[in-house]
Order: sequence, then C-alpha cells, then structure tokens
Amino acid sequence: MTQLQRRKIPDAAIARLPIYLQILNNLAATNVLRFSSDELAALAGVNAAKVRKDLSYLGSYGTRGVGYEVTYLTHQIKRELGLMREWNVVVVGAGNLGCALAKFDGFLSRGFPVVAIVDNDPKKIGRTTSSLTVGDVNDLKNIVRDEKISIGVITTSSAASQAAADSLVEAGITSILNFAPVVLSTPSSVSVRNVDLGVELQILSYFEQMRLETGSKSVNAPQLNTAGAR
Amino acid sequence: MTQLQRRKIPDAAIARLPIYLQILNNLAATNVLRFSSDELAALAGVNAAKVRKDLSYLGSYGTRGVGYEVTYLTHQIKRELGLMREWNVVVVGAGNLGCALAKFDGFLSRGFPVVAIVDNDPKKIGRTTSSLTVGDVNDLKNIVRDEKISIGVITTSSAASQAAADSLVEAGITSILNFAPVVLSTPSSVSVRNVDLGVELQILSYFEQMRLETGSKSVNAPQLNTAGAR
DNA sequence: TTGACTTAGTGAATTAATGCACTAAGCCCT
DNA sequence: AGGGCTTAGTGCATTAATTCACTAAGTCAA
Repeated sequence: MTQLQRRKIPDAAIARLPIYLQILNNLAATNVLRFSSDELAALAGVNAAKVRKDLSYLGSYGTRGVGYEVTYLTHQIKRELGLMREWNVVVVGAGNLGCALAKFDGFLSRGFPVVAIVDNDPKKIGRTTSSLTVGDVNDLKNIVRDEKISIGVITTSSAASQAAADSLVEAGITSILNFAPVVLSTPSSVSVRNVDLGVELQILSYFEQMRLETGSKSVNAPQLNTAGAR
Repeated sequence: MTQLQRRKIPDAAIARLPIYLQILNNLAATNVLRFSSDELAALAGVNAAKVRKDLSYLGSYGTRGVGYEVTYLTHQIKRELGLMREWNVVVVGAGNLGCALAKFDGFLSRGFPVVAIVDNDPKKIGRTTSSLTVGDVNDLKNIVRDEKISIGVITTSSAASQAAADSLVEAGITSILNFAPVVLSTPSSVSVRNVDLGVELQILSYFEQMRLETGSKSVNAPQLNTAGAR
C-alpha cells in the first residue's frame, strides 16, 4: 500500500473510481453532458462529500456552481487508472470458470482482452474455447512475452492455485486476479486481488443470519471490503 | 452497516472471518489440531494482533500460552457467520457466467447449494445445465418459496440486472450477490454485495500503471476493498 | 452590475480500523 | 512448588477514512 511520487490517492478512493467511471459511461450513453457531485453520489450510493473528495484527488476538474463534465472527467479517471491503453490478460485454468471468463464480454469491453488461456491438464491443452486454444501452463513465459500480457487471472482449483501463481510470477507477471479461495504467497512487488465467491456468500450469510436472530429489519450488509489477506 | 443486539463485530473483521475459516479448513485437512495467532496471521497475511482482536469478537476461545483449537474455533466462526446450516441459492441469468457458477463446486462445498437457475429468455428456459433446468424468471416467487431459497446471484447483462434485482426482492430475497457492473437500487433491508470483475482489473491496472510510471518496484496493491456503492 | 443561488473544493471533526506493547494466564521443566 | 516461557486478550496510540460544514467561484436573472 505504498506509492512513490505523483498524488497519493487513498486506497479506498481508488477502489471507488472504477464505479464512478462505470456510472459516467452510463451517463454518456444517455447523452448527459454534466453532473453534480450530488447526482453522482446518488447514483453511486455514497456521500456527496466523498465524491467530491475522491474526484479532487485527480485534480481540480469541476466547475463551482456548475458541476463536472462527463467526457472530461471520464478521461481524467481513465488516465489515473491507467485505462488509456488495453492490458492483455491470460487466464490460468481452463475449467468452467476459466472458460466462462475467457468468453466474458466484461473483460474485453472494459479494456482487458483475454488473449490466452492455459492449463496444466494435457486433456485440456489444445482444446478451443471462444477462439482461443488452451495452451500449456509450462509455456507461460513465452506466451506472456509474445502476447504482451500484463495480468494473470487464476481460475484453477485451490490445490493448483499456488503453482499457477508461481508460474505467473516466474513469467514476469506483476498483477494477479485470483479466484481460488487461497491466500497466495507472492513477492511483495506483485499485486494480488482475490475474488472469493465463497467469502462473499459467507458475508451475506452473516447478515442473513443476523436478520433471523434479530427478527429481520434494520440489518444491512456494508458494501465495502472483500477483505484482507496480504 | 448496522446491527441491533449481539456483539457488534466491525465490518472489516467480519470480512476476514471467512478467510480464517478457509485456512482452518486447510489446517484440519492436514491434521493440525492447534495454532497460534502468529501462525494464522502468517497464513492469512495479516498482523497477529489483528487476528487476536478479530477472534476476540467471537468470544474468548483461545488458551493463553497455548493457542486456539482448530475444530473448536472453526465451529465458533461458522456459528457466528451463520454457517451451521446451508443457504440455498438461485442464479438469475443463464449465460456463460451463470451456468459456470451453477456448476461451480465452490458454492456447494461452502454450504451454498445452487438449487435453481432462471432466465428471462424463452430460448434458454427449459434448457438443462448441470442437473438444473433453467426456469422462468417470472416464476421466481414460487421457486424461491418452494426451494426455500435465501440468496440470489445476478449474472444477467447490465441492462437486465436491475429488473433481476427487482424480481428477487419481489420474491422475498434479502441477500443478493451481483456480478453485473451496475449499482443496484434495492430497499435498505436487502444486503447486496457486488463482484465486479472489471473493477478488480481496473484497480490492478492502476498499480500496474504506477509501476510503469515510477519505474517499477515498491508499488503494491492493497488487498482490501471491493469498494463502495450503496 | 448586483444579488440570489448553486456547487466544487477543502479544513477540521469524527469515526473506524490498525497495530503496538503491555498484562494476564496457562504450560512445562526442574 | 517455583520460575521461565509462550501466547491470548486488550488498552491505547496511531493512522486511515468518512463526513460535516464552511469558503470560494461560478451562473443566471433582473
């Protein structure tokens, strides 16, 4: 959780920028040109002061008395998040989830084309899924170099996930999105984000349980935190 | 972000309990009987004081000088998270992702069996995927009642996601896991957690970008926060 | 041009989360 | 039985995040 130069943007704010961006895309799609912090706050479900503070980390891009321009602010957020370019993705693990993600629109449409998928199972290597042929995880180093891949997505079994991470690190990848319910061990120079569906459900279950115990109502799950390994 | 009675456990701690639980399962699988807060902290990649504090919210279940018992603590965490029972799940949206999740081991194995999958597309309704027949989203109310469903998972397109959420709420569901990159509007009595893969990638891209700008090293993504709508 | 109104930007207070460092307990060895 | 060792539990200082409430700038109408 450290940076060197450039404005230091709080982690919590960085995690919200993609959400603002997505809302701005919707606004643009409906031909909205301007918006106020109040409006964006309502759409994002957060406090207006938080919106203004978050956006102020990017610079002073609003106009007092008026608001923010959709296209201009979109540009600024994308610049800050490094979204002025595409980042190629490799999926490690060609199971159900891996193949579904390889086909998943959401990746490409947000600027993260899945350009390769690999597995360690000889039975899967060579198969084709959504215009990609499953490669051998042992070739990862070459694939990453040849395809100019920046991000690795791990969709292997839990048992295989650490080996997958090791292969990615070995191949020079420094950003990993991990779907396996495992706390990966990686060099501190590698960014790892975990998406553990079980964790999400268990958090929901906590609040569901609470509802039953307290006789419903007034119990509400926070939206924040997919919580804290590493 | 509110509760009524019972120990109030900080949100950040609740989000970590499932991770501890998963590690305890691994320990049990390797016949480990006891562990110290230091050991769990190392496995979870967090501070040991944080582990002790988190566990202390459950009660005083450790033994000084000794540590915690794996089975006993597992039981306590499960009790707290409401995992002493199963919670039935319905998937709304029988696309690639929805079908992959319906087959996904991780749900059942963590106590969240997917007992139904529905869609609004007549072409998909009636198809069979992994022993489930795709139902009609309009029958959701009956399905939820008959199958005793507690949790809804939205894997529709962005465009259809709000309608899906409305259907779930209408059917009496109070816990929603949303994969669509949309900030859903729901009554405050409903818990929503968002898993937006695009957001995750964009956060990674921020740090990847930072590495390029600062000449690599010493930049590290935080693990926390899948960030804050609602 | 002036004055009413809107809204971004931000200092400062508040609240939440973290992590240090100490205290309290229990084990084990002699 | 006692002393040393280990480790849970926790008060307190620190840090991070949030929110309030004010200030600074701009628009617009008359």
